[in-house]
Amino acid sequence: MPELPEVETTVRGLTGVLEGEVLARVEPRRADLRRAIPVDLRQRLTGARVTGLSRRAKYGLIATDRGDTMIFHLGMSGRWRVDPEDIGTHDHLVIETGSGRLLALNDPRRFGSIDLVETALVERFAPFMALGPEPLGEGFDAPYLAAALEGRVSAIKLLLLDQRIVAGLGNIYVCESLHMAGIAPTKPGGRIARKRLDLLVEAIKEVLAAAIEAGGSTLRDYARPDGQLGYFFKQWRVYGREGLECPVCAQPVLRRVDGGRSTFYCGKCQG
DNA sequence: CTTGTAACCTGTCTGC
DNA sequence: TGCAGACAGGTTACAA
Repeated sequence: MPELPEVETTVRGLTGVLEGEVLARVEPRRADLRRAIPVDLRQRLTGARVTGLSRRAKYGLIATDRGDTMIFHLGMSGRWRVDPEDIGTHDHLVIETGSGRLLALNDPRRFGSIDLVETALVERFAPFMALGPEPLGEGFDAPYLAAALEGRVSAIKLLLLDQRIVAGLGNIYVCESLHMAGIAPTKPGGRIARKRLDLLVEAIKEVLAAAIEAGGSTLRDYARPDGQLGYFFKQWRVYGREGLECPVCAQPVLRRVDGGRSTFYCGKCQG
């Protein structure tokens, strides 16, 4: 489930386990995920103390007192298991803290990544260089978005998934935001009226904030030792709800495919 | 520069 | 029960 709110939830959860702790054991279980895991990861992190955790877009950052920061991305299927009873096939990185807590980065599809960069150079970490502003930050507002979309003819749905325009949205929250703002997913980005852009920016911030808020209650399940997810509260208005009633107008939610990915929307509210 | 498509992987669910 | 096909929260390489 890793879009911005899920990564934020994950980072907050990991903070409780890792902050201030020594990394007593750092054990990569394979050489690569999406890309190679740094060969010196174990050597550089073992014995280091975690000084802080943070998030940038969909990346989680774990900084240490040795001047290194580990940066992870959960891809499509990644999650951290906390105090797992045993280590399985898809646990690609295992960490044990000085207090004896156990963490396992589990990612069946291996679309995620693990990098290690000098903390002082984090801003120059290649994948960060092209990222747009944080959607919850002050740099993301209607004037910015208007400028970023100017002249673009692609569907707004696809443009919002472009991390260079705004960093952290994924398929779920793009669908949800467009529904809340009443914008058709196929609308060319550059042809959205300024008033609608105001609504869109507001919707994005609102949806993400609400999801993070709910993430607090999700964390227990998300990071449960037994790895079971279960009991997911789906507060989605349209995502994954094809054929069900639009919560606003009761028309059936529609699904279409854009860029190879499902788009859920209401034909009436987002006409 | 923009745009569109395929590819990377494994697991799960549906329908025959 | 088996099996094929569709689909899944993301990113990136490449062609046009």
